[in-house]
Amino acid sequence: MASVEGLDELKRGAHEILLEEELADKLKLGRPLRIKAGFDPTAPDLHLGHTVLLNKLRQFQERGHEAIFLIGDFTGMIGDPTGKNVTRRPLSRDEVIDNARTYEAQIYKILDPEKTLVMFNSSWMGEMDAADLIQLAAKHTVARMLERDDFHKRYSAGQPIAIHEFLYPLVQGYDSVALKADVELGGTDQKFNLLVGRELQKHYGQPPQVVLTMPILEGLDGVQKMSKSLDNYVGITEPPGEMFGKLMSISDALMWRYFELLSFRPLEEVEALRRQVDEGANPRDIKFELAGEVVARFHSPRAAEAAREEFVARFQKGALPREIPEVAVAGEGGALPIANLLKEAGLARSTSEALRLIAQGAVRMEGERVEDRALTVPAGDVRLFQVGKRRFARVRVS
RNA sequence: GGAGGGGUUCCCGAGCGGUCAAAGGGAUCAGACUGUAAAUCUGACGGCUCAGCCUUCGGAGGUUCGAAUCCUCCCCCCUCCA
Repeated sequence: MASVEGLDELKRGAHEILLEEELADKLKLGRPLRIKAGFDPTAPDLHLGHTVLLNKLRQFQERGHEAIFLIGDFTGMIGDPTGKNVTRRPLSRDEVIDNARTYEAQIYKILDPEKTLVMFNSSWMGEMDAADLIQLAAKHTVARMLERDDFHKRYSAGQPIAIHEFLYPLVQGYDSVALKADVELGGTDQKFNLLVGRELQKHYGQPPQVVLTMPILEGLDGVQKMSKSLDNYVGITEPPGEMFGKLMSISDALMWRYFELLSFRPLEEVEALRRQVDEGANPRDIKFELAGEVVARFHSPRAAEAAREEFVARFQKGALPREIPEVAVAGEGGALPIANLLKEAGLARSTSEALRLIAQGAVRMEGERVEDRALTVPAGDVRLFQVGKRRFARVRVS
């Protein structure tokens, strides 16, 4: 098995491969394999967590295989079962296309457009009539469905499961049939659905797909999964400085996780970096490498270099950021109390918060800590303000 | 259709007539420490014309000197029975 070239890199970071022997065999077929990965049609704003799967797709592409980027616009109506028994409004044609474009604008930072097929499962599911759907539903049993962990839990806890929720795994599985997928990638939470794909393929006389699950990437906090709602994410369209800074703020332990799942460096190289740290190198410097690589991928090597220089200047040498936004604030014709100024300039959410920040010593004007909450700034003045470590603005009172 | 449980500040979750802008935890923000690490410690955490005032506890009324807490009606969520 180890004789199959590149298998080790393909296994990198993977949570589980079912079945590894089958993957090895398929790789030996000598033809490009069809690698499927499904995506939600509604969330085209990608962050690094989403790229874990894309990176794996890319690895397959690099070995000559074909990536199928499947947009689940039909399954989107069902919504992957979460216990909320609602059916979602189907997205309009235009919305789907819009979202697909947004996806494409982002995923080709990672994937090779030449070897990527973007598809929509509505294109075959939309053709099905009720009879077809019944045929499909006949291919699986309730008992098998209830094996799915969350169904099982809900069922035994006496919580409701709506019938349509059973359709989600079936449809997703049928997608594999329609696409003749050789391999399907998904998050660990997708395991059940991916396995249904295998079953259905067998029913339809196809060789079953190999299932490869990738772990869910931890967010910047290192504990919870990376997600926008938890605000522990790095968006792939964020500006270079933002991206760089966020990556530098992760813990040393998490850094290795990110290297494994986000870096394109070969495993041996990552191992070498790890040895350097073991031998006394400052982990911060290694983290620079990670942050630089990621910024370069989504922006450019030049942007990465600039972000790094800026970071060093600001946080190691205490310089001001290179670009400080200028904000004009209406002074009502007279002197403006500082709390109002901070609120109006967007440096604080409310005057109450501004006053709190002053009390906590977080506010600096022209480099000097502001102690007096009653301080006013006369109309016509321009002053440099800093709130906390990161918020800066040059504020003009008009 | 019937029975029961529940809706509290960003989230979870206490409170059950005054001492409640509302315990505790999480998230967040700030300060200290530092590698802007992480961890830790300290503090803050509705709004405002800020030592005072105003608006919050699903919604609308009511009782009371006083209500998140009691009453009435309504809305929403959940479970069980049919």
